[in-house]
Amino acid sequence: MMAMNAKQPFAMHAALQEPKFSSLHSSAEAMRRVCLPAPQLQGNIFGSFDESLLARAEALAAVDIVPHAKGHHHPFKPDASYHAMSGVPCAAAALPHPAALAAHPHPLPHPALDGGDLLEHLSPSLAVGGLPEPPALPTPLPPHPLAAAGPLAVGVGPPGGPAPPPAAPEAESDPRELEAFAERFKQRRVRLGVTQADVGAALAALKLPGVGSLSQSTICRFESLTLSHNNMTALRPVLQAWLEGAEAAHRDRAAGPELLAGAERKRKRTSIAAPEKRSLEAYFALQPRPSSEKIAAIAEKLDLKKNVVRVWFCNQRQKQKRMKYSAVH
DNA sequence: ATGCATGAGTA
DNA sequence: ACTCATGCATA
Repeated sequence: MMAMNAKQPFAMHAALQEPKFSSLHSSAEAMRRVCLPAPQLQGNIFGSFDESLLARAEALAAVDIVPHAKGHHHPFKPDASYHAMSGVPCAAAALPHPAALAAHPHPLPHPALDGGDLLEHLSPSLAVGGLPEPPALPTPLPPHPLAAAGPLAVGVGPPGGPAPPPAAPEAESDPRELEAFAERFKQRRVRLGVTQADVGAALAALKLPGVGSLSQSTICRFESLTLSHNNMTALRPVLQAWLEGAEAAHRDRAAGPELLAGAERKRKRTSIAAPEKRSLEAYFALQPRPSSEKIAAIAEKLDLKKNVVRVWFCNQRQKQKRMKYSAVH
């Protein structure tokens, strides 16, 4: 009885993430990447913190490195993270994750700009002299000859009177279009009185090939455009299909109540304290992709687990690629 | 709505 | 070890 939980996200839409997309988005993604070569530029994306954080980073580094500076002995909380089962995901569940969507080659080992000053001191044994990072590659990004076909064959056209608003069979990867759809989607979803969580669960009922259920988080992020352009593009047809079906069912008064999920609280979320977080942001502004050694150094200085720091950097990088803040406009 | 995390697929 | 899509837990 405790072998399995109630929630079984059988979402094996690996088919949905076929490499056919990769060619499509690779061009857009590539452009984006090329536009964000220097950490300094990236810092601007966040707009309001580069200066203060840089200052903070220097100050912090100075403090950490030269602890005998002033009489600053504050009761730092040694451990900013509370974890119940770190590293222990789900012993029983193998989690059939769908994640796939073939990535694309994106060479771009960032220039030799490096927060050396800070980290050189943190790890004097390996930061000085030879930077582990290669200088720079001539990012070979020729125009992609591959043509992008329709992302999904979502055959959910209204039987009889097909009149989809966006009716754009041709690849409309226009951020504008997605933005518009996302807003319309939310508007109509609310009008139907359906929650984000409901939508996510209802997707499974659509029984579209390779499409399982999604979480409230993902639906929310779709509506708020806080997903990668690629992800948005892949999800649009699916959500559009649900929307049309839901509205039809609403008219016919023949909706099928097949929701409700069990609840099981367990995992505890790590929480990085504000001071530590500010330091991480400062480091990130200088070097978004620190080496493993540097991550370890930072982790030690901030008294955080290395893995927590590593994941934090990964997540920051992902944020940069979100539609909302993407430079592609 | 968002922070921290997992896991498949890649390089 | 990274990227990317996605999710649980939480503010």
